[in-house]
Amino acid sequence: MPKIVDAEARRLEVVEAVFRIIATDGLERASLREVADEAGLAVGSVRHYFASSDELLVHSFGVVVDRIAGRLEDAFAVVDSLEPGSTEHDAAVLTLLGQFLPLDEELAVDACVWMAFRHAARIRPVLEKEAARSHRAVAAVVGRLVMRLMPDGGSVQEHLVTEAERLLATLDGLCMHALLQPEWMTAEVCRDVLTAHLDTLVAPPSTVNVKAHRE
Amino acid sequence: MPKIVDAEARRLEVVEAVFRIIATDGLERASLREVADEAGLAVGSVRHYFASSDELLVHSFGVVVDRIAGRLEDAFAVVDSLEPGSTEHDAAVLTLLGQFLPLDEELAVDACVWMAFRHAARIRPVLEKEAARSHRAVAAVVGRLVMRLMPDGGSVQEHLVTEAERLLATLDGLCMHALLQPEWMTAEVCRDVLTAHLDTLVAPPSTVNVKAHRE
DNA sequence: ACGGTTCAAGCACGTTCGTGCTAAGAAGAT
DNA sequence: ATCTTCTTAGCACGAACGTGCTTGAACCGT
Repeated sequence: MPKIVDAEARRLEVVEAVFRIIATDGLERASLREVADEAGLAVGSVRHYFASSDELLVHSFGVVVDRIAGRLEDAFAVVDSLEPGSTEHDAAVLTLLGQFLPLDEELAVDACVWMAFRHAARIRPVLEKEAARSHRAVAAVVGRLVMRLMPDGGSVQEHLVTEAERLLATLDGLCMHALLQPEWMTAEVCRDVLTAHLDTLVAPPSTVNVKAHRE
Repeated sequence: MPKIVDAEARRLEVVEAVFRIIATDGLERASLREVADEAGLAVGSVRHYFASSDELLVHSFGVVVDRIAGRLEDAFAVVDSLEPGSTEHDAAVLTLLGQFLPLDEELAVDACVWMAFRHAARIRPVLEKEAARSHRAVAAVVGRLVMRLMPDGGSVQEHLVTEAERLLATLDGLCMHALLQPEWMTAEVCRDVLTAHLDTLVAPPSTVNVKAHRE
C-alpha cells in the first residue's frame, strides 16, 4: 500500500470545497480548477479522487441530499417520540420544518447547494437520479408529518397528498425567498409563516371543497 | 438613414431567442454565440443591439418581469371588477394565481426564465436591480389580493404581511415543483393546492396564535 | 533494498466564451 | 452619383474550461 490517505475523507474535503464555491459563486463557477484551488489541491489531485467533473458534481449532490435527508429523519424521530398536541411536540415540528431553511451558516450553505443542484438537474441528465432521490426522501418525511398532524390522520388519500404538497411547496418557497431576498425574508417571518401554515393544517378542511374535489 | 429596421422589434426577437435557450438549455448556455444562432443572426449583429452579454441578459430579465407583472395586473383588474364571494370572483382569483405556474407553453417558458434569472441574481450584481423590481411588483399584487380575500380586510398589519408571504411562498414553491418535478406535479395538483390554500386564507386565524405573535 | 501501488502535480490540446476591432453591404440624403 | 449612417458579419485575442497523459514523490510489503 502507498501513502496512507483516508480516501473517503479527502473526497469529503473536496466536496466541502464544492459546497463553499456553490454557496458563494454559484454552480457554474464550480469548475475543477476552482474546486482544486478552494480545496488547496491541484487539478490532477482532484481528478485522482473523481474521474470527471460530472462525477464530482453528482457525488456532491448525493452528499447534500444525504445530509438533508438525515437531518429530516432525525428531527422527525424527535417529533415522533413526543405527545401530539404538547408544547414540546409543536416546537419539535417547527424545528423539523426549520431544517429546510437557511437559518444558520451550515443550513444556508446546504440550502444553496441543494437549490442549485435541483435546478441544474432540470437540464443535466446526470443529476436526474439524485434529484428524484432527493424529492422522494423529502416528500416521504413531509408526508408522514402531515399524516401525523392532520386531524383525521390523513384518512382521505387525495386530501393528504394535496396537504403534503402544499406544505412542501410552502417550505421550498420560503427557502427560496430566504436565499434570494434575505433582506425581506427574516427568520421571524419564516417562523410566522410556518406557524400560520400549521394552524391551517390542523383546522379541518371545509366539506364544500372536499366534495368538490371528489367530483 | 440606412436600411430600415425596427430596432426595438429586433431586440425583442433576440430576447425571445434568449428565452428559448434558457427554457431548454439553461441560463449558462445563453451565450452570445448560442443566442445569435437561435435568432438566426451573427454574433456581431446581436452585439449591435446589445453592447455586451450583460446588457442582453439584464434586458431579457426586464422583459420577462414586465410580462409577468403585466399579466398579474390584468388578472387582478378582473378580480377587482367582480363581486367578492361570487363564483366568477373565485374563478378569477384562481386564474390570477395560475399566472405564476407553467400551465401552458408560454407560461412555462416565462416561468423557467424568471426562475433562472432570479437565482442568477443571487450571484450576479448586474441582475440585482431587476430582481428587486420583480419582487416588489409581484409582492404588491399578492399583497392587494390577500387584503381583498382576508375576512377582516387585512386590518392587522403583521398578519397581513405573514399571509401575503405565505401565499407568495406557496406560489413560488408550486412553480418550482411544477418546473423541476413535472411528473409528480400535475396541473390538477396545483389547482387543488391553490384552492386548499385559499380556504385557509379565508378562514379566520386562531386567536391563540395571534396573541402568541404579539408577545 | 527494492518493486509496485497510490498520491500529487502539471503539461498540452481542443473547445467555448466575451469582446475589441475591422469591413463590407444597404438605403435615404444631397 | 456620391456621401453618410445604420446594419450585418466576421476575425483575432486572451481567458477559462474538461480531459488525456506523463512525471515525480511517497510509502508499504516483500
